[in-house]
Amino acid sequence: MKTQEKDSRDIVPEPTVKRLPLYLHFLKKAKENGVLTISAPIIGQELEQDPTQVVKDLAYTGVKGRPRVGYNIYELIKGIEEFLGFNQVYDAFLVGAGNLGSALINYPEFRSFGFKIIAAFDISDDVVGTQRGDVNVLHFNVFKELASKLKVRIGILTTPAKVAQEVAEQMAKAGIRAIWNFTPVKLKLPEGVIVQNTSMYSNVAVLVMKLNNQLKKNKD
Amino acid sequence: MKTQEKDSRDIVPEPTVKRLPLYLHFLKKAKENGVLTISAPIIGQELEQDPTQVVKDLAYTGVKGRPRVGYNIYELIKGIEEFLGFNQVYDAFLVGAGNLGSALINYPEFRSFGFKIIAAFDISDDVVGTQRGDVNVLHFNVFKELASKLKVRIGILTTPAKVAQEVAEQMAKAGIRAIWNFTPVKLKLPEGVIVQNTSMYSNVAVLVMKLNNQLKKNKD
DNA sequence: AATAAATAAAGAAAAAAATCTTTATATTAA
DNA sequence: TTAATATAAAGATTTTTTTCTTTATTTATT
Ligand SMILES: NC(=O)c1ccc[n+]([C@@H]2O[C@H](COP(=O)([O-])OP(=O)(O)OC[C@H]3O[C@@H](n4cnc5c(N)ncnc54)[C@H](O)[C@@H]3O)[C@@H](O)[C@H]2O)c1
Ligand SMILES: NC(=O)c1ccc[n+]([C@@H]2O[C@H](COP(=O)([O-])OP(=O)(O)OC[C@H]3O[C@@H](n4cnc5c(N)ncnc54)[C@H](O)[C@@H]3O)[C@@H](O)[C@H]2O)c1
Repeated sequence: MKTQEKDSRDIVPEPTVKRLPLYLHFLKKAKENGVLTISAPIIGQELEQDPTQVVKDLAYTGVKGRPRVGYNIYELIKGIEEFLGFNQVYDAFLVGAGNLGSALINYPEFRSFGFKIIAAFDISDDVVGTQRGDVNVLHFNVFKELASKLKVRIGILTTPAKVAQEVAEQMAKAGIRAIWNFTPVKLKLPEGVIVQNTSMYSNVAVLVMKLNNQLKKNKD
Repeated sequence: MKTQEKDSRDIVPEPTVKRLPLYLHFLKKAKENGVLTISAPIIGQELEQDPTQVVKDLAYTGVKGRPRVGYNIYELIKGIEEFLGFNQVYDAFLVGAGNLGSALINYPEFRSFGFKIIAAFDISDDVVGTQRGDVNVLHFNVFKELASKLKVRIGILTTPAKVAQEVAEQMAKAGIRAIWNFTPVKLKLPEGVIVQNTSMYSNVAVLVMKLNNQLKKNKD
């Protein structure tokens, strides 16, 4: 990978950004159970993370904890949410309202994580014009018009792999600045368009490999 | 994280295991287009990876390339598949045939990645007894019996978060050795049960944070 | 046949991340 | 009030991962 350019605002380690939502989910659950303060060692124990790692991660949010007591759980939740930008909610468009796309549309929790799917797009007559919950499936040929009118910046890509590159380019042209890509295609887009890949294959590979290793180990 | 125990067979870096399926997908596409040999620099260019990283990753599979020529694409695909264990196909059970579960059941590509969903389980009368493609949705109370009879080792968990821990424990008791967990819950299971989390929240966090940083940057 | 060029392979260095250690501080309990 | 203790915070060390450098090999070219 090329050496990525650094920015004073961009010095948060990606592993930290990935762990923070896990803490957040756990903290919300704990809060529901009436917990008022919580310490890093407890969080670490529950989530199988090194306690100093937890402290370091939480330090990025600017929230202060107190020795012997821990963090105020309310402050901590608020702090993580603000740090990750989950307090504002971006509008998002989804393209490819098939199996996976429909599952994502019907998942309201994303709202707590910074965005909300407000419309879906497809080209198949079977799905254009239908609804998923309260989200309409529109024809992709109105994507550009609507995206610029509504200033939508986040796009979710769940089309078949074959058309992914082409569709992604259209999305970028329509003003989409960040694409959450569920297809296995490595998208090539103009500089400045953020692509976040969720590769299930990679996860599968780790799982299958670990299972193979374990079964092999148990044999001898 | 605790210092993980090392095993002579387990020294493949996880980043490598995660990259190999990406190479694999790209190579299969290239093969379809008639490519016979391919070099690491080309793969690296296409997938935005450092070429020496590609060479190192591919070296783990044992496949040999030739200077000035590259790798035989057929050997390479076969080598990666064998290395990752994708040539054999595990049977898998899915629990929670809701939005996400249904999408996964209907995704035949997993077969090329080492496993096949042969049945789904749920507790809701709305879905028990229905079909997803050629996969039946059965009641979860027959999970244990079927899992041990068919010696199923892989379970996919797509239930609501609230019941995830409980369901996962049942799965482990039924002989499941590896759980692919899509819920945001950190599962606590007996030693030896492999858990692979696919946390969409983590991906969302990275995306939203990058977008925020970029929009902020462009403002000044 | 000799030479040049591309690239795999191996090793070294650098960067990033995780873990360990120390210190300071706030709280509880004696 | 004092001492003990838990823990946040900061710093150092280690480990892991990536990137850079060198070497050797193979093929194409002259
Ligand atoms: N289903 C899964 O569990 C799963 C898992 C991992 C990855 N994926 C990936 O996600 C993507 C979608 O998978 P799926 O199973 O939902 O497929 P799907 O076929 O069910 O859905 C794809 C949808 O995209 C639409 N589409 C096709 N061409 C289009 C275009 N040019 N513009 C707009 N829409 C278009 C189709 O009409 C269809 O509705 C695939 O790339 C797949 O590799 C899916
Ligand atoms: N839908 C998404 O896009 C999405 C995205 C990220 C994460 N997730 C996670 O995946 C999980 C499933 O999400 P979903 O949207 O498919 O939910 P869903 O409600 O559509 O599906 C859950 C299914 O599990 C079944 N179920 C409930 N209790 C059960 C039990 N004890 N045993 C067996 N089955 C049981 C329900 O009947 C239902 O069919 C959730 O944990 C969610 O957080 C979903």
